[in-house]
Amino acid sequence: MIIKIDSRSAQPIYEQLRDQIVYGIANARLVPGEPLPSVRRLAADLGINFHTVSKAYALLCDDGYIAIDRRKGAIVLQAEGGQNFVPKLTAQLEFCAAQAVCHQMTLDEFLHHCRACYAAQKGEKAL
Amino acid sequence: MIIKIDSRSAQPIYEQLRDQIVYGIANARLVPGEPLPSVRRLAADLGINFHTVSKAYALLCDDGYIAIDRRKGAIVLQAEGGQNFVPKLTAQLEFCAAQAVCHQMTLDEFLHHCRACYAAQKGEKAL
Amino acid sequence: MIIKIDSRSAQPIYEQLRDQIVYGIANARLVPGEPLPSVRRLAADLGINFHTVSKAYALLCDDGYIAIDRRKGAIVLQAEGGQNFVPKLTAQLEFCAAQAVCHQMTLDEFLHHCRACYAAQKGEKAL
Amino acid sequence: MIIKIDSRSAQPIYEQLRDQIVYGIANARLVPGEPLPSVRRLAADLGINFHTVSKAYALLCDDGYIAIDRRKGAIVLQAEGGQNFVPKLTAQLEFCAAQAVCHQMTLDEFLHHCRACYAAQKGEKAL
DNA sequence: GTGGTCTAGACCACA
DNA sequence: GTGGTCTAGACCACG
Repeated sequence: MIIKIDSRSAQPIYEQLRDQIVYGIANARLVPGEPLPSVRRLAADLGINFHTVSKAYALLCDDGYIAIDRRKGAIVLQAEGGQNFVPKLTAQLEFCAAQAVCHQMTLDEFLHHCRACYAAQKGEKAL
Repeated sequence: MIIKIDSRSAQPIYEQLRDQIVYGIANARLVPGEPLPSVRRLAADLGINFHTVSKAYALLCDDGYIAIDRRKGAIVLQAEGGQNFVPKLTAQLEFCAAQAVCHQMTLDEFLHHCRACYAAQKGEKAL
Repeated sequence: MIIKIDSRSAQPIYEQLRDQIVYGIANARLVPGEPLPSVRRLAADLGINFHTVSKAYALLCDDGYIAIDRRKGAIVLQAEGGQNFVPKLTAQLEFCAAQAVCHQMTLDEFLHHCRACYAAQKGEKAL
Repeated sequence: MIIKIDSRSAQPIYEQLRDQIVYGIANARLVPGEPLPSVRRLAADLGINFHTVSKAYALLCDDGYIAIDRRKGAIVLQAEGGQNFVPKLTAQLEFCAAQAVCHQMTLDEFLHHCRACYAAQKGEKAL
């Protein structure tokens, strides 16, 4: 799986990394049980500091996307609907919805975008 | 309209402010044409520095939510579907969708959440 | 002659006023000898403070575009190539040129724009 | 590259800074890929506050002249003909042209000045 | 060491 | 009285 980092982005590199790994899991380029590269290996590949990779892995670990094993390194998990997943997602969606409402987007238009985004991630055709 | 700032949050104060004003516009507690408090006034009310408020207003201005009027101060605008609004929104929704997919959420479940969030912002009942 | 003021612009109102009067003289909607409205009259028409109009007139007077007579009010002059007109114009053109060069604009392209802008002001067809 | 700030000018320092950097890029004293001094370094060199430099850099970043790179600091970009570059330039040129017309300058004279300014920036001989 | 955030306070331009 | 500019200094996030 290819990861692209934009060091000019306003978004911190560790967040970019986390996001891309989440995207990778979503569209099955990364599957549960699969090992992730070691912190130092990935850092070297991307030309970034290994602390940065470490921070990204820690975030993913906190949210249940991966497990970090001292011996086996990081492996992808089957994410469970963890304790605070739905509230977190809802907060993000509410802000999206608020922006949509401000821009006069109707419910149907909004749902259309939501559906398209879901399909894009799932890698399937929108129904 | 009541604005709450959490100075202990990791999210910058000026972003919290911007978000809350966007929420306020979405659910019509702030209506187009309405003037916002002056930067110094709002800063005093919130117990923060006026530069911080000014930065929030600048962000809102850039995104077309408000206008800084030389004579009337900041006023709420009817946000137009500005040049890069849809791409921005899509990026946010895609990350939401990716997280949902990772957590085995089906399209219907995801859309259910989206619908609920839209209704919550619009201040109407979900259909 | 119709003057439009945008109080939401970042540009001060008195500069907008001055600019529009210069445009008016350039394309002959205002001709030498013609009287301008009184400061208070124009301020009332535009719904702005008369100090603002006064400042705009002062700028125009400094640059030789108008004369302010205590009795007759402001009248349009035939602008002479005053002492510091060319240097002022050159400074502005140099900054334009610098931006053009930065954006890879060739000399021909730049001159094409210059010619078009001149023609637009003169109200004639570009040669 | 030498930068001179006139703290007594009516023009804000951050704009003076921005302008001089644009001039520097135009005449190749600053080349794409080249790193700019850090905000604090340049501020110290110029004897001004680093916030002021930061604002200048932010403006340049918005207009595509430089990029703020998380790892390398600010670096000069090859400015692309961004979305609103031509309209911005045209507005400036139109005001120049209007002033020229007011002062009886002919099209040929005007273009002569434009050509000279372009050549001065490009650092080449006028044709 | 870099830029970003926040605070505090002074001064000015604008209207 | 409004926002904009500039300064000064502290603290933090990032890499």
